[in-house]
Amino acid sequence: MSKKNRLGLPRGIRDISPDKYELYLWLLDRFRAICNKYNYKVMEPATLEFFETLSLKSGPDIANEIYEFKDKADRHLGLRFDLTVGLTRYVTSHPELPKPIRLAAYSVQWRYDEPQFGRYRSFYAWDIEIYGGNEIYSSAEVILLVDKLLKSIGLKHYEIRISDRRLVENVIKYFSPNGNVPAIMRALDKWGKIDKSEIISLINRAGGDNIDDMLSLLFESKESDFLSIINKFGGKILEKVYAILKDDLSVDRVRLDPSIVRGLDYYDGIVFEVKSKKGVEIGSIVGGGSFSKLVSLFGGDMNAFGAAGGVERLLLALEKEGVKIDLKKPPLVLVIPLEEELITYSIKLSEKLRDLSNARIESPVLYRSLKKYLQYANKITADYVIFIGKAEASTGKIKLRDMNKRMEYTVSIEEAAEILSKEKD
RNA sequence: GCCGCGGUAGCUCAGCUUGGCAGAGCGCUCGGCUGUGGACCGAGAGGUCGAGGGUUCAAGUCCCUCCCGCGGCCCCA
Repeated sequence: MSKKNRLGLPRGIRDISPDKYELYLWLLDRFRAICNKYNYKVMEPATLEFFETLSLKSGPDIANEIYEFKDKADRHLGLRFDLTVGLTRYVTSHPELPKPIRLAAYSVQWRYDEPQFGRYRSFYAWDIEIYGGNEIYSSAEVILLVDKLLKSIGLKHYEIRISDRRLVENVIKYFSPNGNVPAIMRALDKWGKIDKSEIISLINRAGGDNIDDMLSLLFESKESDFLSIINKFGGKILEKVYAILKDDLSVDRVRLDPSIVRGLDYYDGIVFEVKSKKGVEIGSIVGGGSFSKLVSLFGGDMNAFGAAGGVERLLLALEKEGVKIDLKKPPLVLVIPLEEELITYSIKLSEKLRDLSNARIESPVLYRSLKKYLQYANKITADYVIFIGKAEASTGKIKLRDMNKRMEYTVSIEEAAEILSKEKD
């Protein structure tokens, strides 16, 4: 602590402290459990790709939004900005894989954005994909799985909103045959986020016509009317997916919402988003959809449907809802030698206790006063300490102190192990 | 890439308006006598005031550039 040693980090990049990382691992455990149940294989796609591969998703403009650079051999590379591209490259370069292919990933990715609330330049995401299924059933399964995941981590206030880009596109073309479809879509995507009048002026600028009629059809119809209207615009697939989720699988969180178009690029069919109703300001916590076109850009020919979500945002949403995350850990024990010569004996004894119980045990790596050791025990919130003095070493018994109850027991190692194996309350 | 607000001890911050000796609380280390802890009491260590440049007799304080943080836009997780 004597010398100043202040090393910075690049913008938007940070350490994840042990406390925080425990939450990431807890979420990973939940995610893996669900993946196992539905037999999605978890893998780690490549972190670094050729820029050309990454730009297949969104065009060369993606360069502004990602980490992209030349390596020493002048190769144009980029850090992955999502997990889907890597998984899709993996699948299309392994045509021998039996279909349908269910894959998942949980890892870090990078984006060259300005950092702001809930957003960093490197962040964790989870991702699941089905390749080679039928769009209707794949989307129903993926959305079901998303619902299960959110339920299993204790999230309560969320809505799954689904739509179909083809349907929305047809509606736009019907009302505005000469309009700029992507621009109008982007405007529709803002429904509920900005004023209706601003949306209208955005659509106006994109050459849209009959704007009021279009908006009221998309956003102000009753659900029953809406279902009959969408058939006219090619909404059969959406209707079917909705029915499976709602009626057959009882996913009651699902809603039809044509403002969900997932902005731009590679989605081309059913799309969906999950929003936390208690944390609108962190945007959507899960997004996904059908992306067969991306697969074909990679040289494959099959439907693909997936979902992905930001780990940080999901944890923020849980925090916002006040969900208590139970990290259930066995008791923490600190073994304290009362004489310097007893350190080795203490280490040996710690090892024995680790074999006999499931407790977390810290053995000594230095000698210091008993007072210091007890203060340290408080700081690491040890549940128990074990004193090893001359008397204990000679009898083979140990003195176990319950730090909360301030009680001490002189017991055999086996008896101590039994006490320590009880769940912490 | 653009806009706003910040950056002073390990942490949270005061000092900046109006230039004049570097501060507080918490934390840390040591001690309150040697096999019993948290709140107590005493002492101490710890700072190129984010970095570089400029103005000035003199800059933490005023000016410029850059970096980093927190937010907003764009885009998105």
